[in-house]
Amino acid sequence: MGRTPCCDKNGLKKGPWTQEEDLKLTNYIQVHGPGNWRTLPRNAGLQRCGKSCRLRWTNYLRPDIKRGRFSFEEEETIIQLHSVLGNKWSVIAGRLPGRTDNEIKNYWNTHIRKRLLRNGIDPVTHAPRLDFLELSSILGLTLCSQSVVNASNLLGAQTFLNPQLLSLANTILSLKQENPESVLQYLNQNQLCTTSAVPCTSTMINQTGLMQEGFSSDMTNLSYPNSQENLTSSTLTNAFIGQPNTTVPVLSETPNMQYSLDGNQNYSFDSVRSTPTSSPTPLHSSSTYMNRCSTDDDIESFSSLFKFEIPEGLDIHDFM
DNA sequence: AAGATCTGCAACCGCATACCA
DNA sequence: ATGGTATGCGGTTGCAGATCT
Repeated sequence: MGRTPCCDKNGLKKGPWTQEEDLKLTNYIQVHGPGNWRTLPRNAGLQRCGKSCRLRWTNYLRPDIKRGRFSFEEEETIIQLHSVLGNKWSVIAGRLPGRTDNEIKNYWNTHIRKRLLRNGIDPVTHAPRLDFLELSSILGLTLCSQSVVNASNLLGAQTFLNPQLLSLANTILSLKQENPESVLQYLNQNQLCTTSAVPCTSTMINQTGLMQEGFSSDMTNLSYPNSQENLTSSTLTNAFIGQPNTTVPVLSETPNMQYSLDGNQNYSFDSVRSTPTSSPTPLHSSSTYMNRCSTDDDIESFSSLFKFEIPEGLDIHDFM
């Protein structure tokens, strides 16, 4: 009953393929076609498992494989499809002629995923992340409220806060409780307070009633009722983003911030797209987002992240 | 210049499902 | 119907080259 095992792993070669092996496999498949991977290695004179041969052929030797950098259009397509399909690399590959699932998977993990993270997009949900705003909120409350914020509130957020940033928040909180002036010293020493945007003063930190009166509900603009100065969220986020070796933390998702699909089948991140433009920090300034983009590619991709079109003829329902 | 660290990618591994005897 | 194999897929690893210190 059943079939014989696909291959006996004993004595079979593993690791990188040699030119000679590639040649043997290619020649054999050109003559006999790619079927029956179990018997293929023996027939082709290869000391390899059939699985290994299939992988080598489909991911590397196949003549229709496109090599080289992914084009902008390909990248867009991958992002679109991934937002709908998730990690269905083979299905995504089916929409990108000449690209293999392995190649797309690698490209996603090494390029696109990092880029999305860097730009504040959750690569799993494709929803904008409010990490910085949430942290700003926590710190804002910590620094500016007269009521003592219980450290457990911060610790409770530990499951989704970047440990580095949480540690920073805790440090500032404890300093504040000991001596508000030491907070200023700490912020200035660590360049966490951008004096050009808003000077940190003890008056500001100790200002009364800010929590009740001062903060706008969306936390994008933390205004001081008795001051001309506005402590913006970008001021705080700048402080963190500007720190070398500060990684982008993963916080909670925002369910109300998702793609919207307009009549022209344009996906857009409404919430996030509006944030940079309405923010005091311009999109193309060197702060906030753009200072994380090290290459032209990053910049180009960043701008495209917030609006892209689904190619004509691409029916999402095909994949469902 | 050399060692450490980072990055990109080919290849492997294990699982799920289709297929077959 | 059952159980074993073949194939396909996604996650992960390991290595080589690039970059940093």
